[in-house]
Amino acid sequence: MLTGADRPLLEAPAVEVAPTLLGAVLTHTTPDGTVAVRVTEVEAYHGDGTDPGSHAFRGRTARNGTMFGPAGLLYAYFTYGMHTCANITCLPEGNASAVLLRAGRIVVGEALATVRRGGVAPVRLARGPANLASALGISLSDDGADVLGGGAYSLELARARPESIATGPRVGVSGDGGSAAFPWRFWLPGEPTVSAYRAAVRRVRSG
DNA sequence: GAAATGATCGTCT
DNA sequence: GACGATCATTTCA
Repeated sequence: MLTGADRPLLEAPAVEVAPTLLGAVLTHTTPDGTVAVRVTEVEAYHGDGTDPGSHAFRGRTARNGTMFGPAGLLYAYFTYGMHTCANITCLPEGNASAVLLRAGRIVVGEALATVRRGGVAPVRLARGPANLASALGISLSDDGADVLGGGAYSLELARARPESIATGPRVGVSGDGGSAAFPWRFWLPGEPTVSAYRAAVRRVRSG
C-alpha cells in the first residue's frame, strides 16, 4: 500500500501517471464493508490550459479546487444530475492534473458492490466511471480525500507493469473535437471490464 | 447489436 | 439559463 512517502510517484503529469495506475488497486472502507477495485481503464486530464476537456481548463473554481491540491487526492465530482465520478490527482500542489478512473474489476467486496449497483453482472460492477464510483461507494463528500493518508482510501500499485497497454482518444469529451483527438485514454486490452468506446457526441435537445 | 433518448441537478456564464 | 469527463432503457434492424 502506498503511503505519503510514495507521493512523489504521483507528482508527474497525468499522461505519465495514468498508465502507472493501470492494474493498481484502489480500496475504500466504509461502515458497510470494504470494496477494492483493480483499475483497468483510465483517462488523463490536464489543467495547464492545453486541455479543453478538463474541468480546470478555465482556471480554479469551487468545484475543481481539489485538482489543484497535492498529488494523491481523490477528486470526486458530480455530473449529469445523477452521477459521481472519481479521479486521482497528479502533480504537486498548485498544479491541476488528474487521472479519471473509468473502469475496473472488483477484487474485494463483490457482494457489497453488487448491492450498491443494484444486482448487475460482476463484469459490469465498475464498467464506466460513474459505475466505478458507485460500486466503491464514492460520494461527493469524499472529494479531497487523501488516498495515501491511511484513511478510508488506500492505493496499491501493480507489482509488475502490465504486459501491454492500449491507448486511444478519450470518451465522452465534447467540444470541437480537438481534445478528443489526443490519445489520453489508457486501458488493459482484453479486459472485459473496460467500458465500450463511444465517441463524444453532442446531445440533441428534445423538443 | 447499434443508435437514440430521458433522467436530473450542480456549476458556470 | 444552459449544459455536462454518464447510464439504463427503449427502439429499430
